[in-house]
Parts: sequence; C-alpha cells; structure tokens
Amino acid sequence: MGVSLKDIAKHAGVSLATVSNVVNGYRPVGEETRVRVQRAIDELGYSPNLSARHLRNGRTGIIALAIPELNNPYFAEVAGAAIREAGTHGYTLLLDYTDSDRQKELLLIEGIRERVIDGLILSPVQLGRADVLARRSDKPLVLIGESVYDVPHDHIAIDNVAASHVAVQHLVSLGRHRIAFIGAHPDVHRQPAHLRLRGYQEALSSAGLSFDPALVAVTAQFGRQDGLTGMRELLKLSEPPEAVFAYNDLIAIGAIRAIHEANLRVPQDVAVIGFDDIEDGRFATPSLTTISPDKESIGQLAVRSLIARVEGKHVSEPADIQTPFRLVTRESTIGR
Amino acid sequence: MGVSLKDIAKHAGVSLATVSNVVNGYRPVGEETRVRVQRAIDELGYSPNLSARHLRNGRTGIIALAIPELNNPYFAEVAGAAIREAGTHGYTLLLDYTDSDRQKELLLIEGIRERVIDGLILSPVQLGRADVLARRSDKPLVLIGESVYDVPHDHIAIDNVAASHVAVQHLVSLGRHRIAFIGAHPDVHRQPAHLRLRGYQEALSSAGLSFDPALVAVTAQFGRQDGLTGMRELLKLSEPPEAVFAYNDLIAIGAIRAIHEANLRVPQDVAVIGFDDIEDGRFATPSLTTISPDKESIGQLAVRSLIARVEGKHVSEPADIQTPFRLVTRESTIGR
DNA sequence: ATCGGGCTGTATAACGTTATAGAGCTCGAG
DNA sequence: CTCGAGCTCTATAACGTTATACAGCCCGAT
Repeated sequence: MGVSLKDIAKHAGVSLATVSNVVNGYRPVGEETRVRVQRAIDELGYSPNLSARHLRNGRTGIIALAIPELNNPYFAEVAGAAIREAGTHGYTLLLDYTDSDRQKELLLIEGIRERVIDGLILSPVQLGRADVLARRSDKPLVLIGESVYDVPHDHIAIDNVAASHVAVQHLVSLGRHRIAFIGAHPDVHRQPAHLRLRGYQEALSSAGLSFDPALVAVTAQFGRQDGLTGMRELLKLSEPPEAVFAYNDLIAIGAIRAIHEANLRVPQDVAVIGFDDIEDGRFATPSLTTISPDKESIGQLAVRSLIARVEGKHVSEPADIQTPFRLVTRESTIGR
Repeated sequence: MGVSLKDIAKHAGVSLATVSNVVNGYRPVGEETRVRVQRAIDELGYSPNLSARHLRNGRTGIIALAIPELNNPYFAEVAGAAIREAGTHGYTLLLDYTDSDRQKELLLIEGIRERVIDGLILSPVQLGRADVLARRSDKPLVLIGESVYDVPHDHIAIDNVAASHVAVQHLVSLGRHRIAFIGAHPDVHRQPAHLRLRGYQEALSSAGLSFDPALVAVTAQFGRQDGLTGMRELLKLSEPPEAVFAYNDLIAIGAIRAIHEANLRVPQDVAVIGFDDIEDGRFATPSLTTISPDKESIGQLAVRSLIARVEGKHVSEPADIQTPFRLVTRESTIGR
C-alpha cells in the first residue's frame, strides 16, 4: 500500500502521535522535530489515508454539490466556482446531479451518500418545505436556488421576484406592451417558476399594463426544446407578443429559434430577454439580453456556509443569503 | 453516530462476524440465523460505514473523472454518462476539471487524489506520452480523447482523422471548394487538433482540392470566442472561404456569429460544420451540421474499463477502443 | 528544596469493518 | 466408539488515523 504514518514515524525516529501532530497541528511540536518529520514526509511522499481519518474523526473532507442538470451551463458555472472554493479550503467537492428527479432529491437529503460526505449543497427543484423538514440525516445541508423556504438550513439565492421585475421593466422601457412569459410550471413544487412569474406580473401592473393569461406559456422542463415549443404556441395567438421574458437563457434561445422559424426578427418583431447569463447567450444570434446572477458568489457562499457548519465554527442561526444580479443588455432587445 | 455491525450483533444475539457474513455473503450462514440477523438489520436501519470498509480492504468505491472544462457541453454529456454508469456498478464518480492546465493534469496523474480514489479517468489536453510514462502512481488510469498514444493504459477515443475526413467530404459534396479549418493549435501537445487537421487535409487531397495554409485558423483555446475571432480573420482574406470545418461545435457557433456580423448568410455564403453534436448546435440559428460522437458510450466504456482494472478482473492488455460517430446534417450546410 | 505548571514527547485505545484461525457440534465411516 | 470431515458460528487481529492520558523535563515561584 501507500506510505503510512507509521512509516514516517519509523523513518524520523519519533512516535506516531508526533507525526500526526506535525501533519494536522492539533498539538504543538518542537521546531527541531517538526523539521525532521517534515523532511521524512517529503522524502517518502506521505499523504493521509482519508478512510482512516474519517473512521476516526467522523469527517471525510468531501462535500457534495447536487445540481439538477449537468448540461445546463448555469449550473456548470456555479459548480466550477464551488469546486474552486472547496479546493482552497482543503475540501474535495463531489459533484452529483439529480436530473430534476424528485426521488433522487429525496434520496440525497435522506443521506444516500451519508457515509461518504461531510455535508451537502443541494439545488432542489422538486422538493417542498415539508420534505426538507422531514429529513432525518444530521449532516449539514445548504440549499441554493429559491425552491424551499423557512427551513432550518442556510440558503443562498437571488431575489427572483426583483430580478424578474427588472427584466420585464426593461422590455416595457422599449415600448413593448404585449409581453409574454415562457416557463411557468404546473407543479406547485417549482417555486422559482412561480416567483419569476410573480415578478413578471408585478412589473406589468406597476407599468400599468394588464395581465393576459394567454401570454403565459407553461413548460414541462426548462430547456431549449421547451422554449421552442412554448414560443411556437405564443406565435399562434391572434395577437402574438411583441416581447418575451423567458424563465432562463436556454428557454430564451429556444424561443429565438421559434421566432426565426416563423420568419420574424429579433428584436424588431419580438424582443427577448433571458435569465442566467450563460455563455451560449453571449454568442447566440442575436446575442441575448439577460439577467446575470453572480454565479461565482453563489458557488462560493454555498461552499463557505457548508464548511462553516461542517466544522461547527459559527453555529449561528441558519441564514438566508441573497446574492446580487444585474441586467445585461444585448442585441435581442436593443438591436444593433 | 449511525448503527454499526456491533449494534446489529447485539440485537440479534450473534457475533460481529456472522452479521458481516450475512451482509456480504463471504461465508455461508445458517438459514435460521440469517433471517434473525436480517430482521435486526431492517429494524435498526443499518447501512455499512464505507470508510471502515475501505480502510479494511483498501478501496474507496470512488473513481474520478477529470475533464478539461466543465462548461463545455460535450464533456458535460460524457460526464453524465459516466456518472450513471458508475452508479450502476456501485461506485461514486468524483468529477474534477483541469481547466486545460498542464500543471493540474500532471498533479492528477501523479495522484493528488491518490488516497481518495480507486482510479482515474482523464481527458488530457496538455500531456504528452512522456508525461504519462513517467507517472509513478499505481492506481489504474484510463485515458479518453486522442491526446496520448502508446502508453500502457486503456484508451477510449473516436477516430479523429476519419471523422474529420467525413466532415470535410460533406462540405466538398456541396460543391464548395475553398474550405477552411478553424481550430489548429500551435502547441505540439494538442494532438486532437493535429489529427482533425490531418483528416481535413486528407479529405481535400482525395477530393482533388489543393491545401491553402491561409485557410487554416489557429486558435488559442477551443471556445466560442476563439471561433468568433478565427472566423473574423478568415473573412478578411481577399478570397474568403465558402465553407468551414470547425474543430468543435463551440468554435462553429462562434464562427456563425462572425459570419452574421459580416452580413453574410449561413449556409448560402458560408457553410459550417462542427464536431461534438452538443445541444447548443441543435438550437443554434441556423442549426448546426456536425460530427456526432457516441458520447454515451465513451462515458460508459471509460467507466467500465476503469472498474475492471480496479477490481483486477480482466487483467488483459491495455486496450485501444474506438467509439463510433456519425454525420448529422442540419441547416448550417444544407439550408432549408 | 519543593511544588506547580508549561512544554514536548509517547503509548494506547478507540473508530467499523473483514479475513483468518479455530471452537463446538453432528454425523457417517472406519 | 473413535476419528475426521463438514457445517456453523465466534473471537480476534489487523487497516491508518486521532484524542486521551500520561511521562519526563526545565523553570520560576513559593
């Protein structure tokens, strides 16, 4: 097998415990011996056996991040930030994905990986408050995204209502009146969809525009295909929309495709705004105006909160952290 | 902590070893006691502590997959397949990314995660044959992608030369003569870029077309931005290309954007073909013709090969496995 | 002188699991 | 009846780590 503490101890002529103390500084070690031990470690190439360490102290040094989909660039970017942040704290991040599946989400919070990880960051889409409250595992849990509220866990999310308000306001400022929303969801568990819909409605009403339910397209998922079919439906209306607020960039990209198929132009005939600011949108034709959440800080804050819980340092009350966002205007609303 | 073997043993009135044998059937157990133990397990809700098991038998049940970039959907899809496959074999897949950084790739094959994982699947972009041969770790390693050859490890990849040949042949069949390639790379370590360039050249020569070095655009990376700038350069030529073979779909999407910026049409003025068949391409405007590698089987085969090595079952010679691909024609070459 | 208290260092008992050696028991063959 | 074989089951030693208890030692304060 590999090199163990015992090998180092023998090589440096000290006890096991001393080597352990050099490695993780639980107790001070004399300068002279510390150097000797460190040299032995370097020479033999020691690295601690995590299984043993975990067995002993109950921690693995691995935290998990479970996202709904891998191939949504939004989550890929958040995950990237989280992996980097975990690394700087000496943790390894295990990336998992739920496929937006309720059963998988339940398994995860119930601790399917219980014995492997120190804690979990979950971006739920199907779980409700009750599911989270019913959870029995005592491993720290951090939630990201706006799916679940009022549960005793740290929670990182942007203000979906406010952000949606800003997005729709932008469309209003272009002089558009018939503004559609694509990405409402029939399932009550899909909180963010409701919140963005609410922001949409609030913005309409504060602009003095009436809310027309026919302009709200319900989608099954939140991918490009859903944007495509949603927009196709909207274009069949006798009075089709002049602007569209899409639940996310993927839906917006699908919608743009549908608009082109109908031989209409973006933004001249229909202006489109998305949500997430993924790279696809920057290079789409036309490039996509969008709400840009601070993905880097979402990943960072989630990891930091979780590690703080894992290490039991700040045993503060569960916090609700709102991350910043900004409007990024591009060709899909302002032409060129 | 959780329920341990000892708890079960006490509850069922048998020894530790018997419970262990019921759990993993290493030795036969009498029918009567088996039932009693099984009932105790169900009642107390026992699940084995992986750290302890791994400490004992030297395996962690975790394998790692290291890809160059998280936000390239090609790798996201391969990773998704790999995660699923690992799950069906009872393994957990740890997803890592190298950021296409040579140092990170070196650290990984040298075993930075040595004590955490049972084996590694790596998609290298900067490593050469010598780097892999110099590796000292004895954990199983499986390589994917065509970066490295002739090393004693399993290797999964598609035939880049043949696939590129097919791609260019398709452009030729459209009657285009001035065909460009975007995504050549100055760095000798970037094997796949060379291979796709070679396939491009072979297809040209077998079509009786001459090779014009001015039509080959070198890029720093392989993202949308690189396609954008590469194409801009090509369009500045006195005799710009009528068709483009892009190293991958992201570059192709960037190139399409550049073509639109120049007020030219795809495919009427410039036909574009990509490589990877990522979802972005299917919903781009126009939708992207591409070479579609079998990403699902790449992920699956890589995981299966690695697990076979980890478990030391088929101690066969390192295999070179070629995965299938096909040409998918869409609007960017055949109009509509 | 003696005591108390910082320092450094050591020996050792866990953590939960599995493989090995072996202890009982029954039963059929010698 | 005795002995070995075959079946169950048990006791126990690891695996590599860390926390606890403790043993020296030196030094300043009593």
